[in-house]
Amino acid sequence: MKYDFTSLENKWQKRWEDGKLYAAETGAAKKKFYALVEFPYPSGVGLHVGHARPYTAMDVIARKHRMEGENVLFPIGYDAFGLPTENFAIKNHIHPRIVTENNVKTFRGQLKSLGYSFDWDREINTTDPDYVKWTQWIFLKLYEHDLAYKAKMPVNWCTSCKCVLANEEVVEGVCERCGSPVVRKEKSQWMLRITKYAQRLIDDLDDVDFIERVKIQQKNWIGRSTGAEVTFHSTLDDDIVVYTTRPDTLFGATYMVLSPEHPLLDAWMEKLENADEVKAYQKMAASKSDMERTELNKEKTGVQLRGVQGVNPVNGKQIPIFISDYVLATYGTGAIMAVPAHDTRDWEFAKKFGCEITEVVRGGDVDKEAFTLKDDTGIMVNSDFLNGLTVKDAIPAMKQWLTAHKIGEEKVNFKLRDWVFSRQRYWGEPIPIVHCPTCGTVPMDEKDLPLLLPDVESYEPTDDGESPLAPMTDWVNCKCPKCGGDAKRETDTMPQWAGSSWYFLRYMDPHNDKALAGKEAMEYWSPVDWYNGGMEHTTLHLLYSRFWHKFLYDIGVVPTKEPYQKRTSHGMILGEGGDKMSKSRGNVINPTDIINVYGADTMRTYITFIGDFEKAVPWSSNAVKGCKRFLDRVWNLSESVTDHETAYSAENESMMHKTVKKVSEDIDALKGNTAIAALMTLLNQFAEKGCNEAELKTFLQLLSPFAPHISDELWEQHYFDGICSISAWPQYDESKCRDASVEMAVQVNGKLKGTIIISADASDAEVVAAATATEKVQHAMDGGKQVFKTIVVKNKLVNLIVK
RNA sequence: GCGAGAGUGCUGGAAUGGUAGACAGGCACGUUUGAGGUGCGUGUGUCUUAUGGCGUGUGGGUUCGAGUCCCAUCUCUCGCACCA
Repeated sequence: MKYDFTSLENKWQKRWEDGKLYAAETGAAKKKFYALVEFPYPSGVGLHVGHARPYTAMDVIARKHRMEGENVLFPIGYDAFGLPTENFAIKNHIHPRIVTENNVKTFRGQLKSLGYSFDWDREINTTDPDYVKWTQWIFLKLYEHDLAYKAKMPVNWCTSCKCVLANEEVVEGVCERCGSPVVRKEKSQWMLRITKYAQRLIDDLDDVDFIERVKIQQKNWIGRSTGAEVTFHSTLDDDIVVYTTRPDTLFGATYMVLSPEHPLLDAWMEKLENADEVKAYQKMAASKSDMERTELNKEKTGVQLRGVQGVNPVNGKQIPIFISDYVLATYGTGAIMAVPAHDTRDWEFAKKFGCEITEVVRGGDVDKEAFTLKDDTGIMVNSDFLNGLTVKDAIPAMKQWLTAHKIGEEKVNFKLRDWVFSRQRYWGEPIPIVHCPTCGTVPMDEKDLPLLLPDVESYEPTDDGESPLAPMTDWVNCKCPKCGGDAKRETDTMPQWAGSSWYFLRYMDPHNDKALAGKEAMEYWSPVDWYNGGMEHTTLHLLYSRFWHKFLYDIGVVPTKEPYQKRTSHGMILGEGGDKMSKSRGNVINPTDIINVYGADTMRTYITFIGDFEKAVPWSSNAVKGCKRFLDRVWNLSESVTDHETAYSAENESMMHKTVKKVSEDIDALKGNTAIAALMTLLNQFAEKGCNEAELKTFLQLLSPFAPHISDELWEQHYFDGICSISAWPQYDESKCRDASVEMAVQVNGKLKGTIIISADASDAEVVAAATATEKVQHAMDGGKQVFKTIVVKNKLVNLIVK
C-alpha cells in the first residue's frame, strides 16, 4: 500500500473528533493536566508556521500526558476583538463580526488539519456575547473595588490607529502594532490600578516555574527601586519633594530639575522673571513625540527658573532650579535633586549649563566624567557627618538622619504605570459604565450584561480622539441605572488584552451561564499546569492576566494566587534566508501548503525537529523533505514487519529501552528535536538489524505524539489493540538500557589513542589491562615510559597517565 | 548605557566535566531505472609522509581530562532605555 497521507489524515481526524477521543472530563479521578497555548488572533491571512511551532510542541506534551493516563485539558479558542479585523472591515465594508466569523472558520479548519488534540467542545471566542458578558462583569468588579478609575492624563496616542495605547504597547516611541509615531495627548481615560499589585507581581514569581528570562523581564518591567523622598524648601516658600535612590549623595546635590509638566510651575509662573522662556520650553516639550524625545536624548535641554532657588536641606545652600524633559513627570515625584558628580545625566546637564560639580564619593575624576556607583565601597567626602563612611553605610545613616529631621523618608518606587484601559475604537468590549448628570459615573447592573455593540454600518475612527460609538445616539442615550433619569453610555471600548486576561478560566467551564466558570471546575483544573507562549507577551498579556487573576483571587472568585504554574517560551520561525518572515519579503510559509504537499505528520515532525525550541531558527524547505523521507521509511518498515512477536529481540532490546527513556525525557524537557533524532536512530537500527512487531508497536507509540495520524493508521494495520494515540505510554527498564559489551575510549595523558570493546562488567583493572595492551598505547610508551596513574570512567573511558 | 542569551562543519543542530560534530539537510561518487525523480550504498572538520598533529569566536586559568567550569576580551541576537 502507498503512504497516502491526505486520505489517512482526514480519516483519523474525523475519527478523533467523532469519538471525542481527546475530550477532557471535569472532576475525573485521574490526575489532571492542563496544557495551554496562547489562543490565536484570527487574522485574515490565516494560520502561520509561527503558530504551528508552539502548538505542535504543546500538542506533543498533551498527547504524551494523555497516554500516561492523565486527564488532559488542552483547549483552543480565538482572541477575536482587535484592530486588524476592524480595519479590514472598514476597508471592505463588511461588518467585523462577519470578518471574524470567516477568519475563525479558516483558522479552525487549519488547526484541525494539523491534527492537534484539542477538546473542540470547549472552543471559545472572546467576541461571543456569552464571553463578553463575563469580561464586562470582571470590569464591574474591578470598578467596585476601586481598581478601575477614570483620569485625565497625558496618554500615548497612535497617530495612525487614532487610538490610545498602553505603555506596554509603545515600542521605541512608535506604535507596537503599526509602527506609526506615538504622540502625547491629554485625555480622560479609563485606567486599571495594576500598580497596586506591583509588589505581589514580583514576589509571587518565586512560587511559579517560569523560565528565568520571563521572570527577569517581568521584574525589570515592574522596575522596583528603593530610595528616599526628600523635601527641599524653596525661596518661594513652596516645598519640592524629590525622589532619589542615592540619599547618601545629598551633599553633592548642586541644583534641582523639575519635569516640564510639574504642577508647581503653574503656581510659580507669575513670579518667575523668565516666564515666557519657561512657557516656551513647556510647549516645546509637550509637542515632542516619544520618538523625538528618544532621539534627542543625547543632547540635554532645559531652562533655569529665574527668581526662585531651592535649598539643600542638609547644608542650607541655595541651589538653582531648572526644568528639563530628561526628568519624567510620571516617575517618582517628577522632580529630582541633581548630583552631577555621580550621575551621568546630571553630569552632562551640569557641563552644558555650567552648574557646580561637587564630589562626595572618592574614587573617580568628576571633572572628566560622572563617577557612578559600581559597588558600595566608595568613601564619602565633602559630606559633613557622612565623611569617612562607605556608601553602604552612608545610605542608612542618611536615611536615619532624614527621618529624624522629618525632611525625608524611605520610599519604594516602581517603573510600572497604571494600565490605560480604554480605546477609541469600535471592535472591542464596550465598557459597562453610564454617565449620569445627577449621579455621575454609574456602573451598569450585572443583570443587564452583556452590553453589546450597536449593529451599525459605519464605525470609522474619528480624528478628534472620540470613540466611533460617540455619535451613535440611539445607543449612547440610556437611563441611569441608579436614578432612572436620562444618561449617556461610556463610549470607549476595552483593549484587546481584556478578553485574553482570563480566557484560560473559561476553558475550564466554557458553557456556564451563571459564572465566568463554576467553582468546582476551577478547583479541579486550576492552575494551568503548563503554559507556552511568545516572549513578546511577557510584559503584556502575561503580566495583565496575572494581575486580573490576583484580583479575582482576592475577591474569592478563583482558587489560586497565580494562574499559571509553568511558563515556557518558543523561538521564532524565520524565513529561509534567516530574515523575519513577512509578506513584504515574500518569504512567508503557509502551513496549509506544506500539509498539502507533505502531510500534517511531516509538518509536525519537521517543526519539532527544526532546532532548539527556545531559539529562533530559519525554515528549510529541504529539511522538510528529510522528515517526509523519515515517515516514508516508517511506512515501508511497517509493511515489511509480518511476524507476531510480543517481546523485543535480543539484538534490539537495549536500544528499545534506551530510546523509550530518551524520548520520554526529551518530551518533558521540550527537546522534541533530539527525541525525533533518537527515533531516526532507532529506525536506522531497524533497517540494519530488523524489527519485530513488538518493537514496531513501541516505536509507533513513541512516534505518536509527533506524528499521530501515521501512527494510528499503522497501529490499526497491524491489528494492535485500541487506538495508538490513546494507548498506554511504553515503559523502560533502567537495567536493560545497558549493552553487554561497551566501547570505551582509551586516552594517554588525556589524548585519545583509540577505543577498546570490553564487557560492561569489566573491573577497572581489566579495563586498564586491555587498554595497556593495545598497540597504540604500547607505541605511546616507547622509550621505557611507565604508567603511574590511571583514571577509569565506567563504560566510558580510560585515561593512562604515562611518564 | 543597563539586563538576558548565544558564538561548534557548507547548513539546521547534538554532546550529566569524559571518544566533539549524534540526527538531519546539502554535496560527491556508486547503484537501481529507458530517462527524470524515488529508493539503496559509500564518503564528507582540517593539516599531513603519518601508527602524527591541529580543531567548538579570541587570550589566559583550573583539571588526569574543558565546547562545557573560572577570569578577561571580541562579535551577534533579544528585551529595556533620560526610571533619578
